[in-house]
Amino acid sequence: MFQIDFAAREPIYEQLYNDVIKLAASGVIKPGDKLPPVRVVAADLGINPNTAAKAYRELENEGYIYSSVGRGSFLTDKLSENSAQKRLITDAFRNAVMEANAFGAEKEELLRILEEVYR
Amino acid sequence: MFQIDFAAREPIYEQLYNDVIKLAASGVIKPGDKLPPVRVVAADLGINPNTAAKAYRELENEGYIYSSVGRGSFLTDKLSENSAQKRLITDAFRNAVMEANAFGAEKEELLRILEEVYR
DNA sequence: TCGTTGTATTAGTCTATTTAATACGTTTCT
DNA sequence: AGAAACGTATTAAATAGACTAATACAACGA
Repeated sequence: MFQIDFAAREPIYEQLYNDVIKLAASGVIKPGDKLPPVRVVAADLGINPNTAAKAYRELENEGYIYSSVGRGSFLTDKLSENSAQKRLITDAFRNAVMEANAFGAEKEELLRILEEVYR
Repeated sequence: MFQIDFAAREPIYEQLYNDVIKLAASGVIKPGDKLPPVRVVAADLGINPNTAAKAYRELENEGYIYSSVGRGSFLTDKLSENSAQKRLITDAFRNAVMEANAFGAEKEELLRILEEVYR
C-alpha cells in the first residue's frame, strides 16, 4: 500500500506520513477508511513497527487520522480528497517559488510565466 | 558572502554548493571571479574549513569552479548567468504552475502565495 | 623567504534515524 | 471468557552522515 525509498534523504516515517496524504489526494483512501495496522505496514515494508507507528503518531498529531487501541487508525475528514489535493498543490507551488527566488529569479519574470500559463 | 541555515536538513556543504550556483545565476559572481578562500568562508560562517573545502571540492568535481593550490578557486564558464541553471529554475516554476492549473487551482491563490514568498 | 591557498589525513564528536526486544491496556471476535 | 488484533510506551543499542579538531604538505605569488 505504501511506497518508500530507503536511499532517500527523507526519513522513512516522513515518507509514510506523506504517502497517506498522497493516497488521500488521489482518492485511493477516503475519510473513515481504515489504515493498515502498524505491524502490517512494518512487515510489508521490512521496517520496524516503531517507525510506522511514528508516522501514524504524527498524522494523528496533525489531525489527519484518529487512532484507538484495539480498533485501528482511520482517516479523518481533514484528509478529504479535495483538501489533500489543495495542500499538495499549494505546497509544491510554494516550493517552486521559493526555489526560484533563491536562485535570483525576478518576481516579474515569474508573474509573466504565470500569466502566460493562465492564458 | 554565503548564507547558511544551521537548522536546515540540507547539509552545510551542500548549502554552500548551492549558494555558489545561486550567486552565479543571479549575476552576483561571474565566470573568472575568485571565490573566498575556504579558510575565510569557514571563519566567516563559524564552520570547519573541511566543510567549506568539501563544498569547493564538489563544485570542482562538477566543473563549476577550478581550484589551484596557492592561487584560489575561480568560477568556470559553466556557471554563467544566462545558462542552464536559470532556465532549469524557470522551467521548474512553469511546470509547477501548469500542474496547479491542471488541478484547478485559482490564479489568484497562486498569486497570493507568490507575493507571500517575495515579501 | 614568507604568507596564502587548496588538499589530505586521521581521529573524534554529535545528532537523527532506525532497529530491537518487550510490555501493557483496550477492543473485537469467537 | 479467552484469544487475537491493535495502538502505545519504554529502554537500549546500532547505524550513518555531518561536522569538528588538529595537523601537515605542496604549490603559488609577492
